[in-house]
Amino acid sequence: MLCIVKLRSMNATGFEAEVATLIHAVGLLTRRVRAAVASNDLSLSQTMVMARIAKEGPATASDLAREESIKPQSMGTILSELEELGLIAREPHPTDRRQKVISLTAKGLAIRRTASNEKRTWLSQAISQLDKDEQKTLFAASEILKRLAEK
Amino acid sequence: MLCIVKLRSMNATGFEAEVATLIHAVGLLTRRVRAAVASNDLSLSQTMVMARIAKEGPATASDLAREESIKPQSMGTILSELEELGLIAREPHPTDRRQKVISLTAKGLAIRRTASNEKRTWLSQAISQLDKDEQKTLFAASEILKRLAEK
DNA sequence: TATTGTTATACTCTATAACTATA
DNA sequence: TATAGTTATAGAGTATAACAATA
Repeated sequence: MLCIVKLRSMNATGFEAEVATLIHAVGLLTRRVRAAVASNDLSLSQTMVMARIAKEGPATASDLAREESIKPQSMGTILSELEELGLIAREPHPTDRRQKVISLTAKGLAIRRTASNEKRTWLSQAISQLDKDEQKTLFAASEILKRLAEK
Repeated sequence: MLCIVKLRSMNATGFEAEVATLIHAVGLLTRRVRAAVASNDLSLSQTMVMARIAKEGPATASDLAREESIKPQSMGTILSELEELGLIAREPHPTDRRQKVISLTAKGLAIRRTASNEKRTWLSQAISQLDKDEQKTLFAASEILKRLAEK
């Protein structure tokens, strides 16, 4: 009985260590990506929002905030910056005058293409140099990480 | 020939999309973890440093900065906060009087135990509810992510 | 001269609170 | 009253620059 308890405890500890390692790895990569993106003209948060709109089309600020897991006020700040840079447009919603529809401007689309080329120089390149198996693991993990973040 | 070019281009695009998804997932999880940790008394950066010292023992500020991929000045700020909270001690290096050795105080060790209990309530629990295969994928990805962050 | 650490300053990211306009 | 958005303020996270002490 004592043995079983001991084993359980060791497993739990190992598990916690794995979780801690995951948090650490995710934190480090975020720092790294943030620093890499900063060399462009846009911050990571701004880049993430631009990518979202480019990928899935126009949306309201509330929708974007929900999808990015930040508060609407925080999203508002990001959008104001992007608008000031001329990269997005806030247009009136067709039926609900409270809402505004966020879309990329022509300039925004152009910047997007440049930005994704920039990223290609670092993370994409680093990943492309990994084993195919490692790439597969990484992309499978993406989906799991996203699900965890939404819990 | 045209077909080959087209296929290549599609593959490249698919790859870039996977990379973008990974960045997004990592960013979201970092936000989520930061928010979860904030409900304790320590920030994520502070928690990460505490975990590092608890796990691998005392180190100098420069070493810690290097391992955490931030500038020594930024680490200095974090350490000052932790010192003010009474969680770490900066002691003189035995041979090099420029350096200081950072270690956890008794209070720091106690907090660490509490903090890791807190984390268990969210991320660890969420992960423990995943399939064994998914857990395996996740922990395998940790190691790859860490390697990428160091590139 | 190079390295370790500190202090000062600034920008990014996000949150809370208080407000306006519309539904 | 509830929802979408804005504005103001604050705290966390990190960087750069300038400096002091020691090697």
